[in-house]
Amino acid sequence: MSAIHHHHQHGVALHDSARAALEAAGEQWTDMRAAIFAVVAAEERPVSAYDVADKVSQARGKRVAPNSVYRILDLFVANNLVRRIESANAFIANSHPGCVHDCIFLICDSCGQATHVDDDKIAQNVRNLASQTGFAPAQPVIEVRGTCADCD
Amino acid sequence: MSAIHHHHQHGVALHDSARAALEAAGEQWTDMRAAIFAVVAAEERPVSAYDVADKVSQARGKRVAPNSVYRILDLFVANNLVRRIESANAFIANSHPGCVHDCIFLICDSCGQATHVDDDKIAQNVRNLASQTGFAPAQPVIEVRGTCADCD
DNA sequence: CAGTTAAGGTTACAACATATCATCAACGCG
DNA sequence: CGCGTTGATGATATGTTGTAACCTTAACTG
Repeated sequence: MSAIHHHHQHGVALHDSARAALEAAGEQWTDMRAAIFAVVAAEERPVSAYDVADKVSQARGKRVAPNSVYRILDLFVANNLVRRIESANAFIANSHPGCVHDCIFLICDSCGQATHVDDDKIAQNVRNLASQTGFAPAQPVIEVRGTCADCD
Repeated sequence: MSAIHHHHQHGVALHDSARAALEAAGEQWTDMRAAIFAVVAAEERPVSAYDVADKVSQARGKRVAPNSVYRILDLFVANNLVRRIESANAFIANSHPGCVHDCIFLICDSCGQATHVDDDKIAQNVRNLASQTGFAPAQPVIEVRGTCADCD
């Protein structure tokens, strides 16, 4: 069982469901948070916290420190609105917040684009493998570096 | 098919096979490289390049710059003597250089210990999943964050 | 010996991440 | 109302991770 989720549902819809998910968790959807989410969601590539800081600074016409960006990105990650790409030290919007998976990302070393796929069977196998050794899995990190179809 | 490799084969043996693997690739096994490999191999946990720099500096009684350490670690990674743990920005010795796998690491968030397991079937599934979408996988990154049996 | 190459040294800097303390607005409540 | 509390953000500093550019040295080769 393998489901591929192509990104780029419409920006507005994504924004709304992100907001709903955050509020459902008892958190506020502030202007600052909306601005940061908008920047991350506008990109198909993982963006670094510093890139976000720069873009949000521009958008708001005043400097936003990396500090503040990290705080909010961490909140987003904790609530599954945004995923961290470990192998890139960067962040990408979750195209379907509210729906929790162990995500698998395909990251193109040439153009930087990240594709989000899910395969619950693989993820479960990874968790099981860990459990077999007495290890309690909290968060599998499954990322594939390589070359995307466009860059071939 | 699932094989678990416990670490801590004897230091000397590991050192020898690492040296053999590097020389087989046409690279030199210098004092500096031996020193760096020794530091990494002495640890059961992933070590940061800066930690390595500090320890090698001590061991040699003179400062070794991170720069030099990165150069050599990169060489080791390229030749499979050492693996990079992406989710920890750190490095760990490969307990069986020469034998190439897509590695799976279980990293304890409590004590930092990393256990290296391999499951070629899972790794192959991940590669296949990527290929199905037209993505050419170069290097799967499969790491599981969680809690080890000792820290439970 | 001159020319070339590979290894490592030195310095500087860029990119990523966190710590600490201050400010401010919103809210609850005596 | 005024006061204390809480949550969000700002400001500043610092810590950690990673690279770039250029130089020196040793070894090998013609």
